[in-house]
Amino acid sequence: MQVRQAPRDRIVSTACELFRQHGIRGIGVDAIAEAAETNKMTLYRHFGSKDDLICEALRFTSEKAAAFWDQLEASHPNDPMAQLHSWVEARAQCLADNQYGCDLANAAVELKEQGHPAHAVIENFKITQQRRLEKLCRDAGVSEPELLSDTLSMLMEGAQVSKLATGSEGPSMRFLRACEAAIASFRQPVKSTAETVGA
Amino acid sequence: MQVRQAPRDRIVSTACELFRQHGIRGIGVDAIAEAAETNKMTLYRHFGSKDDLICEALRFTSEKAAAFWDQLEASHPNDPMAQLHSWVEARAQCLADNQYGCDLANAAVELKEQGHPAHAVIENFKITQQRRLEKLCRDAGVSEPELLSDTLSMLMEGAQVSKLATGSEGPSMRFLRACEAAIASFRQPVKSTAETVGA
DNA sequence: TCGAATAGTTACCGACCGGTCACACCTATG
DNA sequence: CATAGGTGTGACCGGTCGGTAACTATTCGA
Repeated sequence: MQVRQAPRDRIVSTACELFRQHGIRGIGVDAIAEAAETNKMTLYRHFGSKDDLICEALRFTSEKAAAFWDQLEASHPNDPMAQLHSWVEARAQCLADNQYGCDLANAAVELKEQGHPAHAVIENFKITQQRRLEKLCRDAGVSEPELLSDTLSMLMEGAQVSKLATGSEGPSMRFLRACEAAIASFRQPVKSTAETVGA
Repeated sequence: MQVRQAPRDRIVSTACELFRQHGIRGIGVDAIAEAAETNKMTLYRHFGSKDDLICEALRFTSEKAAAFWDQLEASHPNDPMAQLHSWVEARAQCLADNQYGCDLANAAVELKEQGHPAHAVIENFKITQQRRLEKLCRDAGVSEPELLSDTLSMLMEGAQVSKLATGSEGPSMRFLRACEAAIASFRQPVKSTAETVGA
């Protein structure tokens, strides 16, 4: 007999799910509470407002992403280039599995009101991801780590919204190949003749 | 003395602007009508519903984009590679000017309800853009036109949402360089020794 | 066993949403 | 001058939104 999660946890994970499916503005607190098998009053006892809940849900999602990075590093210890390829594959898999894109990025698109507390959560999450990716590129010894990591970041974000806009037959179909081509074009000559190629 | 635009045109262009600023779900028909210096009744006489207006606004935006392509071709006639570079520069400029990203892509993120009439407009627009870009890549004689055009598409979409999520100091900062690097890596050896490079 | 904290229930609030009504207005054309 | 079609006005509809009040039921540790 499994112990039921606490109401607060049920609310957060349910909110994540419903925000993803319907958009943040597309679902009401009442529906979230009901889907979490609780009620609006309990929801408001744990979260002062819907905006609070939004932030908490985004934080919850971003924590799951942090775990993914630890797992990535553990899978190929001391081999950053292998980790980089593994990152690309994982993102491609995530792209294939998930039809809603990145919750954090979607929230950034949806919440236009500047000063919204969620923006800090989103920015913090995205910057963390970018920094870890850049470190990976740097450790992998590619020629222009910042440029490659930004390229991969943009390809990833672009693949997600592209899939939303034009479906899985659009540009996102070639996400993996595009990433691999980008990595290849920045790869340093391995160990022979340590001459750098200009232009 | 300039003649005032017809109410219908005022409504469409105002709706475009307000949808961009506040999001489609973030603005009401009443506010749109008022900002267009007319009223809700007139709005509903021209557009049967808010969804109709959304579609019309998106169509309006996408028509302006079509004009951009014609202008692009005229600026460098019979020089597809120059047009391609010009496309990148124009997108980079647009990225710098516009803080709201692509209206069509944002609408795709925001409108999750499948079957929404706007999805057809969005898909049609995005596919048209992708086809024109692909043709440009093909005419420019790069080695893998589909892969390059999809790469550029993803970089563009990714740059827009990336700017929304992490501001102009994020990955979008290197959008232009990333595009140029991608183009360079697919460029064919110009005219000497017409041998194709494998691998 | 008692008491305090947490959770559930119902009803309610004011605001706003998309959408419609009846009616007055204006202007252009016959 | 008359008439007709597009426009403006304000009130109104049912529904939903985020958020709260008052009260009851449950749980659980001291």
